[in-house]
Amino acid sequence: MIQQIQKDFAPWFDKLSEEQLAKIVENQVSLNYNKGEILSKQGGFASHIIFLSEGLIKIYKEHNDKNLILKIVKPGEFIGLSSLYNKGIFDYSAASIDSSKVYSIQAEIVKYLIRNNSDFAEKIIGQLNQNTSQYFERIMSLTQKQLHGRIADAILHLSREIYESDTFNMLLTRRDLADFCGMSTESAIRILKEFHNDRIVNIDGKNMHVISYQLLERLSEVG
Amino acid sequence: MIQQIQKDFAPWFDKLSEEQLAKIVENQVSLNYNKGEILSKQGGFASHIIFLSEGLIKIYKEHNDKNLILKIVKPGEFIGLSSLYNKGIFDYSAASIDSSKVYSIQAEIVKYLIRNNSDFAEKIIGQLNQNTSQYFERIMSLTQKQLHGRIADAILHLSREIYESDTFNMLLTRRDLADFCGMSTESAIRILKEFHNDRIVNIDGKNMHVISYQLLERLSEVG
DNA sequence: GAAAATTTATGATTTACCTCAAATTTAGGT
DNA sequence: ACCTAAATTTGAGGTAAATCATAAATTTTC
Repeated sequence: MIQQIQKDFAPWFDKLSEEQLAKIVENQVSLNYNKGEILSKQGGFASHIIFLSEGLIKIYKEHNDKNLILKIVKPGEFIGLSSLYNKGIFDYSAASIDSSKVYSIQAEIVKYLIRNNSDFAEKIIGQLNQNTSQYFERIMSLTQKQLHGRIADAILHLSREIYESDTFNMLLTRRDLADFCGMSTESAIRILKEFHNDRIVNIDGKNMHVISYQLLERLSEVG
Repeated sequence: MIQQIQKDFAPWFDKLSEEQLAKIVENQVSLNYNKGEILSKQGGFASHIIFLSEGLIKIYKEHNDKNLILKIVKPGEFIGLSSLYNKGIFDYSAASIDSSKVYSIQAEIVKYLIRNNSDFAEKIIGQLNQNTSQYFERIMSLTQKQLHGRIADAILHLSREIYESDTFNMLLTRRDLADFCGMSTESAIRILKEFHNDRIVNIDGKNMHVISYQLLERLSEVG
């Protein structure tokens, strides 16, 4: 068990002391979530930080029925860091889009580590800033590009950042994809079909195969 | 001079040692920018962190001629923090929208402070997370609301967060406002006029007076 | 394993917003 | 103070994308 934790967290704690490791082990619980289950609700207390060990999580905001998926989190990343030293409230919801395994760590422990392990603090800042860069990309995609460009961006993101393969089972429903691209479900479906017909990607249900990254990038570029 | 720096930075360095203060003073330059001047360009090396002492700065992204203003920075905030431990490249441009006074500090010094002053590290994480919350709000406004809601959000933000008054000279051009709301200049103008006619705000050129926060909030809510 | 619910799909209609165009006002430079 | 450039304003027309409606396919539930 301790070995598993050590392994999962390895990239985050180069210089973790015995004492610090013990603190983590003692103040953490391991949880499993099924597809569709909610890990945290927008507005809830952010007393814990979640570390995703296996699976896939969507981070989303709710607004008048409609959802917007802010980020798709893959294993090795923390969820809820942005609540640290902030309002102590989650400003987004998180739900599992695949069966997932997580460690839930008390926020106080993460703060303790930040204070007592500058290496960890630097890495946390690094992840926060990487997320911010990603959010900037998303803002540009969502606000400056039209439907084709947005879907192209989403497929590129899924292929390169999330699944790291040109062929993947995307798990996201059409509705999720639409929520990720800030468009109606019908539009998402229509454009996926167009991309399929134009031989840019090959789509069979949720299975997706990227045929031409070049065309996707072109679409992303022109918006 | 040192006293001015100490005063400007006071909220960031509760527990700043003599040595640390000296390091800042030695590795900083004070700069003045006129309205319209560019402080940093998207894609440039992020070797410095900027601290805004006086004035107002817009942070924006360029994409196919059009700009999107990500954030308006007011005195007391850092610019460029999101490049730390990241790519070392600014992923946005910054320009002065009023005559501004800034300190430009070497990024290495800021990193040194993060490593050696956990109090400072925590405050930096706090600011980064506050920014992130703000970006989430912006993403929701820009992607889920229509023009009226977005302009309402912008006015509320300017009034409450930036100028902290119901009456202010907004400095932003109509085009800036449109770039902040992700819409065409014409649309921004039309909606400002509507708000004026409907006695929600009183607008005379760049002078703005909020008449009804309630109506603005209603517009923000319904989108 | 049938029923219910959700997801996917496609076509027709509506609309919010952009683009274009042209006039007027304001700001900047010498 | 004048000239030029930039910003603001208003109207008309076009269109990208949402919404609505309805059906088929898939998944979930008991």
